Formats: sequence, C-alpha cells, structure tokens
Amino acid sequence: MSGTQDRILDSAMGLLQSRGYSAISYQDISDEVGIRKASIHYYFPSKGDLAKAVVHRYRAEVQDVIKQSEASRGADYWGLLDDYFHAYLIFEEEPHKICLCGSLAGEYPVLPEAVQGEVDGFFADQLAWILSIMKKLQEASLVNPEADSRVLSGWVLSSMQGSLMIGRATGEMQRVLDAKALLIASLKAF
Amino acid sequence: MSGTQDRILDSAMGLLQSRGYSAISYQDISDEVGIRKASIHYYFPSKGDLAKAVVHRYRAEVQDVIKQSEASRGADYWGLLDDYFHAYLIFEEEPHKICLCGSLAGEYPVLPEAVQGEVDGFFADQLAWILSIMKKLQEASLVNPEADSRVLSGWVLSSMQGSLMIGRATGEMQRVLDAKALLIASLKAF
DNA sequence: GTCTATACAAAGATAGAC
DNA sequence: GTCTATCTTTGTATAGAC
Repeated sequence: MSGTQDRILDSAMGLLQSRGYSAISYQDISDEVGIRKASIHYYFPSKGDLAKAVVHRYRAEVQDVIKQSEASRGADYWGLLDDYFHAYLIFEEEPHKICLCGSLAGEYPVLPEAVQGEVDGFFADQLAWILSIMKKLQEASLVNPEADSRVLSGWVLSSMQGSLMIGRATGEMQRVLDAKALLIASLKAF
Repeated sequence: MSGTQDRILDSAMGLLQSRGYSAISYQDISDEVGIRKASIHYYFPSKGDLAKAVVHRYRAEVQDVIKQSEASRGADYWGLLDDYFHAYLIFEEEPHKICLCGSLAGEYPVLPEAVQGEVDGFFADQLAWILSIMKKLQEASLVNPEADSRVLSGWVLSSMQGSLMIGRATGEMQRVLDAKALLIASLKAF
C-alpha cells in the first residue's frame, strides 16, 4: 500500500496551503512525489479534479479530529472550543502554511466550480459545528444567551482564518494565539 | 497627464483584488485597458514591478483616506475607528473584490520580494494606525487600559481581513458588518 | 508611446508504448 | 500504473518598426 494517490494528495495539499491554487502545477507535484506529470493525470485528469479531491479529503480529516475531540471532551464546551482553536495553532510549526481552505478562499473567484463547492462545504461544516457549540454554551449560560449565535460563530471563523493569513504575512504567527485568547475573553465578557 | 499608466494601475488593482497575483496576466490587463501587452511592459517591465506599483499607490490612497478622517473627526476616537471600519464595508458593493493586500496575503509566499515588501508596509501602516487609536482610547479610559494595545490592534486587523475573505467565499458579505459590530462591542466590554 | 512580431518557457492535457 | 513523447495554449518578456 505505498499509495501513490495518497502521496499525490499529500504533496498537493502542502503546496496548496503554502502557494495557493494558481501558482502550483503538475510539475511541482511531480518533483515532490518522484513521478512524471502524466502519471498524475492518470489519477486526477484535471487540476480541478485534484484540488477538489484534496479539499474533500481535508474536510473528512477535520471532521475526524472534531469527532475525536467530542469523544474525549464530552459536555466540556469550553474544552471543545479549545481543541478547535488548537487546530489553528499547529501552523506555528510550519509558518508558510495556512488552513487549506483559507489559502483557497484567497483565490475563490478563480477556482473551478467543483473546488469552490468543496471550499463552501468546508466553511459550512465549520460554521455548523461552531454554531452547535455556541448554542450549548448559551444554553448553559456560559455565553450570553441574548447574543446572536450565528453571528458569533461566523466571527470566530473569520477571526481565526484572518489571524492565520495576517500572521503568515507579518511573520508573527503568535497572532493566532492572540486571536484565540481574545475571542474566548470576548465570548465570556458579552 | 500620462493617463495610460493610471489606467493600467486601475485595471491591475481590480484584477488583483478579485483574482490575486498568480492568476492574472498582462493579457487580462491588455483586454481591459485596450492596449497591447507590450505597451504595458513599457511602463512596468516585469509583473512584479507592476504589482509593487499597484500596492504602493494603494498604500498612499489608504493613508489619504485616513488623513481625511483624522481631519474631520478630531479627537472622536470611536468615530475614527468607525471610519476605519467603513473602508471595509465598501466591498459589499463589489462582492468579488476584497482588500488588495488581503488578496495578496493569500499568496504571500509566491509574491516577488518587492511585492512582499509593499504588502508588509501596508500591514505595518495599518497596525501602527490602529495602535495609535487604541492607545488614545485607553488614555481616555474608553477601552480598558490594562489590555495589551498591540495585541488588540492585530486582532482588529485580522478579524476584518478574515471577515472579508470568508464573507466573499460564503457569499455573505454582511459578515464584515458583523465583525465590526462585535469588535466594537468587545473593545467596550473588556 | 504604441504597435507587430517573436522568442522562450511553462502550463494543462492526451496518445500510445511498455 | 508509469513512462516518453507531443500537442496546444498561455504567459512573461524583448526587439525593433512606426
């Protein structure tokens, strides 16, 4: 099970996270994986197919991490949110990479429709999950129940994605940690 | 009145805001401006030169808007911040565009060094200005003086840039307005 | 200053041998 | 499945005429 297909997906994902969609080529992946361009087309006929598959797999991976967090945290809603934020903090180790879909969102209008669809799906997944946690926090009066939970959830996502992007550009990835701390403080203060 | 140069910059700026750096070409600009590709090279020998010039002009324009705001708002610090946020809200009218430097930051690692430098400069301008307002708000005890003003400033920038990016991808640009309202509420609540 | 023409490289993609 | 070979288009960039 050497999994050429997976190695292609791995390589493509890393390149998409650091360079985005338009700036990467079959040649880049070919160089990393050690196969010829044409062989990549065997697995993924078009560049859009490849990017779509990468995002699709990424979505599943992220959902998996969330399921694991839910299994271990139970009804500890702040803990769940903490795990969620933790997923953003890992980029401090690879400061040229950001969230796959954050990277792709920067070029959203030029993405093939099928890729846009997967990116949409990723953000929908994220927003739905954050919203579910937010509602729990409100039910438990840990967050002000008067606040609009949908708006709060969108803000959490935007803030974290923005901090990744700005953190990378300014070379100060601790902005991600700052955003996490300020978001939690805000949610408690409202 | 060399007009042409400005029309090239105008076109390039719009294209960069909607499609990013890698996905645009001299041909795209040529089509919009109505001159030949080679004529663009006369003004801007390389693509990097062009993008650098676009960001440089953008920085000056934004600084100008800020100066005007300062002239009319005086010591009304919340009003100054309101004007600042207003600059992000204009993208609701052109929902495929985002802040020029937000768009470029998404591809930061592949930008020519000279362009990275201008993008860095833009974010430094922004952070310095927000920080100056934050300090004034704290001096006037309108924002908790205990809070770290540098961290707060970075968060404001990240949050607004992120809301633009996520707003465009999800087709819900009112996220920008939401972010503004929540940031202001947070600053007052700390 | 703007054009035509062109050089040169890289991209996405396909055909067909092995 | 992976390769070589090739096609076609596009992109950046330059030379030189007008």
